[in-house]
Amino acid sequence: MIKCIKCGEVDAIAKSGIVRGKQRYFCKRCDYYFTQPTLMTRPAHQRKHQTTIMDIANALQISKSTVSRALQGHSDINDNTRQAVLNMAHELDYQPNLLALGLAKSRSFTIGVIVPEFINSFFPYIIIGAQQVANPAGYHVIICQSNEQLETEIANTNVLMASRVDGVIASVTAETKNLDHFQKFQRAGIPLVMFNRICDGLDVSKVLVDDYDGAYRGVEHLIQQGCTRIAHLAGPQNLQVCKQRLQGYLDALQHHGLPVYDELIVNGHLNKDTAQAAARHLLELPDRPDGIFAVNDPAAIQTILVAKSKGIRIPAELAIVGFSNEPTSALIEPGLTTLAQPLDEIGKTAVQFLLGEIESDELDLIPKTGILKTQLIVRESSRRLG
Amino acid sequence: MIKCIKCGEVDAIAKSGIVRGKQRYFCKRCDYYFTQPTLMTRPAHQRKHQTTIMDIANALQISKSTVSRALQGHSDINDNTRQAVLNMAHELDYQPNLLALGLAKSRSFTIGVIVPEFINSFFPYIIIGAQQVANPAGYHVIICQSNEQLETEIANTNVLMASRVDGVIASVTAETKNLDHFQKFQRAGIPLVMFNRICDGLDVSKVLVDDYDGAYRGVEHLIQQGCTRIAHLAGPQNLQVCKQRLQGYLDALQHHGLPVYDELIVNGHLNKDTAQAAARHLLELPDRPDGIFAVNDPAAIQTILVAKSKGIRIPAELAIVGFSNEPTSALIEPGLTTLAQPLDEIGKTAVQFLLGEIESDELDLIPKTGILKTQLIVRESSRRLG
DNA sequence: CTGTTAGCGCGTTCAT
DNA sequence: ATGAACGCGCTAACAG
Repeated sequence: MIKCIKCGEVDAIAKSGIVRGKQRYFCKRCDYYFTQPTLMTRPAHQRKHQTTIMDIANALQISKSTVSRALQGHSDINDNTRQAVLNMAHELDYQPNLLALGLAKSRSFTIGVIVPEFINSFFPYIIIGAQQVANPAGYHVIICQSNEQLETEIANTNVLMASRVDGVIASVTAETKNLDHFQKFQRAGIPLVMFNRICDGLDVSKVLVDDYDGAYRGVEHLIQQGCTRIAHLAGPQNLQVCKQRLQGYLDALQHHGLPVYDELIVNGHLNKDTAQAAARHLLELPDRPDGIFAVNDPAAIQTILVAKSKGIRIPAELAIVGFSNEPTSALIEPGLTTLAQPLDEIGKTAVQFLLGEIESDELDLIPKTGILKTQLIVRESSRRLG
Repeated sequence: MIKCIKCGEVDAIAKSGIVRGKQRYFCKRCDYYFTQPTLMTRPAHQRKHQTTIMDIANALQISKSTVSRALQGHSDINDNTRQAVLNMAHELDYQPNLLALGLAKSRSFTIGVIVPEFINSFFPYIIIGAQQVANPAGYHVIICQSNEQLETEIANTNVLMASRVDGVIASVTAETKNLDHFQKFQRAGIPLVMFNRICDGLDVSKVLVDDYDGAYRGVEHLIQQGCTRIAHLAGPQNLQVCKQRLQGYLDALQHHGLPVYDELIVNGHLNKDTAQAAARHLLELPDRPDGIFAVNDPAAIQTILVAKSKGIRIPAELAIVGFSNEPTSALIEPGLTTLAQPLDEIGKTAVQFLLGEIESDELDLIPKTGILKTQLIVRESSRRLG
């Protein structure tokens, strides 16, 4: 039975030749030519069909709405019907199409994660924590790495926007100063939570470790071990993290009555070569430091290697404290004293904040800030007493 | 102007009361009650609207088809129109909705990656290689970690099915024997490429490193250093990888005329504690081995730690070779001799195979197998000569 | 309790 | 060169 696609007429329809291999019709009532709806051309790779609720409905001779309701465990549905649907779904190996679901509900049940890298185990642990909260709540996680490049980070934000993620947690690259690409999320009403590496000037929830406190305690530990000329291998000062650690270092010295020597504070970037160069510079000073607080473990490890190559005894002549507790730090000799961060907690907390915002009914949310404490792990690189 | 949603009539329409807060109409021609189409109830979190092609069309007073074509760089479109669309798209910060795109085209331009874990840098490097090929080809990568648990792995496959990924590359868990969950991909016509850790009995493309060859060369190296009682810390034998390495070990001994002692072959699992126990067991044997080939670096590193704690000199009394070249292996003392795998190449090759299958027109594809060579990196843990 | 329908955003014929 | 209509798979509102 042919129906006019314009007016719905069914009787006054005449065939009218064939166009591009398809039968063409003419509706006498509304004076309109039309052809029957065609299936979209499928690309060749679409070799097989994945089961849809329509397949289940056809198999059971019921409507797809009923199937949909049965699958969702809707209450007002006949028990037999529900069972039949569930069985058939299992039999046909039905998997809901998340693309369609997302489109229909205007949400993807996906949250985006942007990290600078995941070669070091640092961010992976955070991601695992994030997944541990997200998955039970019914959200998937899509991971992007910016590779420490602003350009890639911007591309990542675009991908996440295009994927219509319901929210984003992010840790920015060292070179990120401009925040336009993150403000896009805010303009689109997509909740954003920053963690670990944050940026000023973005009014969002944040999850941080107490870098100031950790640095303070690390330096205090060096002082307690008898160090008096304590140097600092600092990181890029556009990163809050690095700023805070520098401040903790400064305050610890001051509160304990030790002088601050500018020449003992070296700014570096966070890669291996510059860290090595900075360490070398410090250890070749005429009046060499007797303690070093490094902004992170890789820098501290490079320092250990340089010191060893120069025959400087650790910790007797030089005590070293790092930050982050990388796995390597426990294995290197001497073991590296460092501040452990609660990595999975960071991820968990960030996602908890995020889900709270995603599922909140409020239109204006007050950004939260979570601050997690570090733990000092004392190893041989600094243990002079006891 | 109200139009009957059934027959399209516009004149013979009468108002007919209000239902659930909405105006109801009556079409006299087709005797039909109806209400105006309503917007779907939006969840509260949908605070703002993300730009669609319809928004651009409205702003420019043209049809969305034209916008769609302009955006795709279709040829038969007026240059002015195209420019106007492009400008407006930029102005409104348009991002295509990948959910809608995927639904319409029945493909998501996403490929799934399943790995057992990504704490060690091993899989991350592979993933980066995979992204380096996938992204330029217009595909995104969604990463799942099975956490070495079969149950999680099955959940991952379901998520990827539901996300309608266009293809999957996977490395199975140590406990995966049953392959039903991977066969689902094949049944659905979703290309699958296995890498590194594969399973027998699945007729798919594979990317492997030549574990046999690597093990052979590692053990041969130990023999050349003068070892005669060489032990092997083996991994779970349901993993091809571990089987191959064991075989390489056995063949190297045989070809060089060395005896194989069963007591020197210890099966362990791939975690820290069991590796340590196995190492301890070997080094406490009455007739201790003078060389150890470990199935991977973490196991080798545990062996080094145990040996050092026992005062056994490395490499003089005990030479050690690992497998994988983990970052830690270069930093530990003594540096660990190991076999480096071309990690990013694995990821790249796997995705190249996969994209080939995704974009192929063939209905039946012949699975390919890529075998990549390892590289022996000699460090202090085994260097007795020169 | 179940069927019918609109609409989510997009690409795509087909018609003009 | 442009517009109108449809379908991808699903949910939810609505009509029985």
